[in-house]
Amino acid sequence: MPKLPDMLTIGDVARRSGVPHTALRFYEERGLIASERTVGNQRKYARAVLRRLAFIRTAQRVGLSLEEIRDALSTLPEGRTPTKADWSRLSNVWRRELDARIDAMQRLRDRLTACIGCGCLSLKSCHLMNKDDVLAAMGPGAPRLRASTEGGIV
Amino acid sequence: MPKLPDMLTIGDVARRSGVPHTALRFYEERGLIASERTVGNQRKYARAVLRRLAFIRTAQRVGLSLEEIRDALSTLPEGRTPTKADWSRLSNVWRRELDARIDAMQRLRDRLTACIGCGCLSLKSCHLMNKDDVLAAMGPGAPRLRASTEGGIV
DNA sequence: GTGCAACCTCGACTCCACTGGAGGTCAAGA
DNA sequence: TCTTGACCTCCAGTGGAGTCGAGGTTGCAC
Repeated sequence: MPKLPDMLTIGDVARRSGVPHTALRFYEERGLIASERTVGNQRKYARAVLRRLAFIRTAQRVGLSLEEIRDALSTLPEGRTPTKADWSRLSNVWRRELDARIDAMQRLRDRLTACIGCGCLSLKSCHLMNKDDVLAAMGPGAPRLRASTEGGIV
Repeated sequence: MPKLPDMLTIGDVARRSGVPHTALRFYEERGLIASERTVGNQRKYARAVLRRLAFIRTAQRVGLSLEEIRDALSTLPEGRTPTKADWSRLSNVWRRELDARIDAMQRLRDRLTACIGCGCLSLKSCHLMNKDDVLAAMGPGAPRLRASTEGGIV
């Protein structure tokens, strides 16, 4: 069984994508990528996996968890690698997510700046301490999980 | 032994600061806060701990790890609770940190936006894939640790 | 046919910031 | 004095995103 020219070994994929082979197996286990196997049980990847990995890493940088990314990818019919249209749709979602995070950070920064002069840091009065800040996403504990269930400092 | 009016129990501190008592013990173990003990070995906190906690939680929201926060606090002579001047100095550092993160996010968003039309996501050419982005702080793995040692996608 | 790198699985370990439970003690009010 | 709730220590567990090592196979070049 000759090696198909467009199939990559896990080592190839790791080298080309910069994603460690351990992570590649981990992603497969988590259902983010897929592979075929040789008769000898070794993984063979279609080249499209590189694009998929780029997609995954970019989404991570936007702040999405692997689970969210997997969900996003699974909205593509039959686990397709994203086409231009899919990418456009998903990246619009990400952009909104990023926008929200940027907003939250800017609010925090502005409050911080406003507080530099006062040195207050009082729990009652300083509005840096208010809990309405979406930036709980970067707060204590498991960041992404808590974001929705907790409001930061109370 | 009468309860000193300005000493707080762990329950008081938890209620007033919104920080769970489990976290308070954890912070103490990590050297971020301190307490005295009663004859019966129960913790007694000076009121200043509330300010210190506010400081800690705010720093967390800026994205600092507990270790970084502890280091920042330890630059204060003899573990003082921050004065206005200290707070001003430290919060300026945080603001720069925040500014950098906001910048990185904005760059990422702009790249994302630029890519929406192209659908490329090619490892070689798409500059969303370039590794010079400080936002690795929000990337894979243990976010804060990796930020300095890794460059994101390679 | 041998040598060796690259691959396989499985389970255990990492880090960070905590949380929870078990089993026991302390403090304060009735 | 009793009861109750707040507190104590110690240890184990959580979750996300992996990493590492042991022990065993595959594949390819010479």
